[in-house]
Amino acid sequence: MTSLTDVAKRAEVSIATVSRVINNSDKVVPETRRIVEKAMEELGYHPNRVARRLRQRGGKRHLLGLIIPDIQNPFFAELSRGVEDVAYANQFAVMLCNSDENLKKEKFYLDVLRSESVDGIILPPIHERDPVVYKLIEDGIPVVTVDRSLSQCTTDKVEVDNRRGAHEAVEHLIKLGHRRIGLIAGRLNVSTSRDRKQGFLDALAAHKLSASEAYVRGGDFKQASGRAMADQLLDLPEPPTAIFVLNNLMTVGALEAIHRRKLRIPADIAVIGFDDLPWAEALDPPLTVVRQPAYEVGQAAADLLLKRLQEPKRAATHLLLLPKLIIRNSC
Amino acid sequence: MTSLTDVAKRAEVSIATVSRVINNSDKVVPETRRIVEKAMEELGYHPNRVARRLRQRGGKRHLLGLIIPDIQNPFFAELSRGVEDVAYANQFAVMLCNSDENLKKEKFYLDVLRSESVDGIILPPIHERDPVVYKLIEDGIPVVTVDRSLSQCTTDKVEVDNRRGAHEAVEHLIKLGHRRIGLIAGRLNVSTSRDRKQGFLDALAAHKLSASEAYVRGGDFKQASGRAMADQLLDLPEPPTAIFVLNNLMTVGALEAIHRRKLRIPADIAVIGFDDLPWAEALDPPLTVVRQPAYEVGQAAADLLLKRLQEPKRAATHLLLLPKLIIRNSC
DNA sequence: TTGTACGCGTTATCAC
DNA sequence: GTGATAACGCGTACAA
Repeated sequence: MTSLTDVAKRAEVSIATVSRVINNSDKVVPETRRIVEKAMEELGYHPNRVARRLRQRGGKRHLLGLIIPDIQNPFFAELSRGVEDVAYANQFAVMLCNSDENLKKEKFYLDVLRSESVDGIILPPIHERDPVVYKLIEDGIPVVTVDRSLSQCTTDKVEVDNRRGAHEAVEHLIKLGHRRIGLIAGRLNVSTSRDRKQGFLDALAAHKLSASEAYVRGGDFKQASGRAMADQLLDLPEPPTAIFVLNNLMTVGALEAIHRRKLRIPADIAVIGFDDLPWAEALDPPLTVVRQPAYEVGQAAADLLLKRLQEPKRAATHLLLLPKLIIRNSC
Repeated sequence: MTSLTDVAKRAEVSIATVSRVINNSDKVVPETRRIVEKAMEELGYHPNRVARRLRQRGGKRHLLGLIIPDIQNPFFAELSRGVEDVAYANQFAVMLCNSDENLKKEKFYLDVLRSESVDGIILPPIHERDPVVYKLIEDGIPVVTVDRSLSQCTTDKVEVDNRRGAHEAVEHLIKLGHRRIGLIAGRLNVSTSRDRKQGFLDALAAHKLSASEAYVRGGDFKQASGRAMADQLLDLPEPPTAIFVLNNLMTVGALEAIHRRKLRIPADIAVIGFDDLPWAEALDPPLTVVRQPAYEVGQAAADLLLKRLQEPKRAATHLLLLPKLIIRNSC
């Protein structure tokens, strides 16, 4: 690996000058710059990012951290592409970690990211009082939370209006004539799940419908629980005529349960899922969903983080992106 | 951030001793070790990975690079989880990059990984003579190729028996009585695409069937092309009775085309896709696929890479994992 | 067994 | 404008 020293020798200048050229310092005369650039070119020189980060102060290290529950969840895959594309456009690299909603893993990766001297970290907190995340903020590391809320949030954040998205979906079902609507929710200690459930309740209330406890089931945002909860709902003496599922993975599970019973969608049972899926159009029938702008969430988060690096003192920005009801044929 | 020096002061030893404790050197008396560990504990000390990598020689830097075309492709998402889980179990971090099959992007990220001093890199070459990858190998950076082949491969590699997988799938279709079988292939300059196509041809030949050119279409492994190619096939005066699609994304596209025409699967048209999908079971009808063990590919690649770091001189290992035909109801 | 001192490849602070 | 030189935090010969 060639280093600053090699370039300096070849260009017959000091390493300080080479460093200035790399960092676009204006205090270098064009002629010198040309010579140095030529030398770098000839040697195929690339600055060593590791040495650079060791010396450089925060905000200029060109490395972001991103911790998500699971990259196999299409929502987070899309979100992470949003982050990465913005990072790439700004010559930043991103270190991606999967926490599996596991606090121990989150802690491990957070320690890795700190000790890698990342400029900042983007993450959905595992829950709203995640102590590790608070520690991070306390220590002055730029954090942008996405998707989920912290109970006391002083950082930049990007979220989606979950309550409204759910409200619209349920309203749509009601307008279609459904009166018995089943809900498959997620863990209630994460804000998104609560907000979506609240949107569901709001919509029912707005139409003077009561929410029977029997129709509200709690899953864990994973596929298996979607299937199990759907089975429970369909086994009811008076089963719902429509089911609203609060995330993508559980929706897949619910569809499994429905197909297994040879029920027809939407004739026997209508379905709306939270989160769009790349293959929603390829389902039979195409699935009606509340689409979250996951890619845009990632983009916005990365933008916000980069802005903060430029301007550490700026006030925290709270972004609330709008979800969109995409009506296809499953209800 | 606390450093070696802080710990050394608190424990009243030299930084060398602290360093030895961290690196489990045996040349430190138990009593001293205890004292140092106590000091580290009290200060909440974590070694600085950046400084460490700057000093440490290859193989002990606890960082792997992984470059894939697109994390939104479920195959690569699963593969990357395989890599990451092995890495995590060995206290390694992974730097994940999306190349979008773009040589320029691949080059950019490869430069990043080099200059981040990763211990080694796992990647599917964009094509079989990828010059950037050859350069990497030449420079002595441990590389493990996955999924796709290099034309001259001297490195560790993990692949799937694509030819065999395709053969089995087509054989299954033939046994079901299909005689006009359409194929939606991918870019023929990647080995997987060629191998799968060859498996298709093998199966036909084995049953003395001829492969009509009209039934063989070339896509680009993306969703839109799957749909377009399916449309072409279905528009034929004598359309195929079955379609075999050579990757997951194109399969989704093909399903779109089929549903749009209100064709019934498998009555009107049978479908088999290469690559399993997490939601294959939730489709109606559940999709028959050739499942690649993507997670295992990732695991094996990471294992191989870690082994090589331990033992740089070992002979290159070539792993060929078996795909599995999973028969559901789409044919 | 432990400590001292150097170097890894940079950036930044001084002089000149 | 440019050049020495001191950090950054760590690993490791070499000395003690």
